[in-house]
Amino acid sequence: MDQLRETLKGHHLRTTTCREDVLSTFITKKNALSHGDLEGALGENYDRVTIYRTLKTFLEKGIIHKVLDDEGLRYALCSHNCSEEKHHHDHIHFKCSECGETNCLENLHIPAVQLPNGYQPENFNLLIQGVCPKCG
Amino acid sequence: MDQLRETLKGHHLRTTTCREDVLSTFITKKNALSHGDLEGALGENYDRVTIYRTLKTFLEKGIIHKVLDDEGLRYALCSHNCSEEKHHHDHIHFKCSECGETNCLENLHIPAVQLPNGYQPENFNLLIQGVCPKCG
DNA sequence: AATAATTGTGCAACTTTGTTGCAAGTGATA
DNA sequence: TATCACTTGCAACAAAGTTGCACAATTATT
Ligand SMILES: [Mn+2]
Ligand SMILES: [Mn+2]
Ligand SMILES: [Zn+2]
Ligand SMILES: [Zn+2]
Repeated sequence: MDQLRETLKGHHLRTTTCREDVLSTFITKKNALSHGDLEGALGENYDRVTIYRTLKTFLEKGIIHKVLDDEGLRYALCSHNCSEEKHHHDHIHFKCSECGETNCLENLHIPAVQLPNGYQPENFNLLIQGVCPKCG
Repeated sequence: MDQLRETLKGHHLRTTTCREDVLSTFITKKNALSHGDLEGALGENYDRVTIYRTLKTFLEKGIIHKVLDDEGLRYALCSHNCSEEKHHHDHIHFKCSECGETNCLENLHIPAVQLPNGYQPENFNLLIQGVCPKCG
């Protein structure tokens, strides 16, 4: 895939097979992935530590974003072009209690909230848990 | 405190000093606490494992609820009377990037969201990060 | 009040998850 | 192809969470 190299280059990252494989895994499985998921998928090829560092790098560069969860952090691709400077998201995440998958609902964004005086909001994370269409 | 015993009894739990102390810690510090926070506050009196088990018990009984976070789960008191059966929350959580505190905004509830067909929502978690009034 | 049944605690041992330093390997550039 | 900065694997470590079991504390029963 040359698309992968493009993405990495676009974020000023060297092309390495680990980064290509991690990125590719995010693209093919389209749901949010934990470090453990990636270790399961690629752990025979790469060291655990390298996967941790790849995730950290991707986070910093705006290739992926964190997805909150009540039983362990996950990560998902940033669909719009995030960067090191601007790393903004306001879409909803849905976690299915049946299949366990967590997905970005990219085109559903978090409704505005009127906070009390003095609160300066910067970041919003909404996780909805329930049953997804596949499992319903 | 007899209030503590009342609460425990009300949830069909035996009164022990660990449970009283954990509950009391949640009441006095009014923000969301991690296991580590409690270990810091009470760790000389009780074993780490006991604190884990106390949190698990409190969760199951509806005394506390989970608070999502991007760097580790926290817990906070259920203000309205949750129980083993009905354990419902729809209020917003705010995490301050300055002081690090996470608090329940009990009277701000999460706005309704119109999900696409097929999604059956059951639980909502909204974490807003930013600067709190104290630190602003 | 004494005893029995039940539940909670501490300890030890273990697993899982995440971090750090460093030497060797690799990719971009000239 | 030579150079240099960056990336990787490995080892060692630290932090977080789990499990089994003997003993302690609490509650129920007599
Ligand atoms: Mn997302
Ligand atoms: Mn809360
Ligand atoms: Zn599902
Ligand atoms: Zn603050």
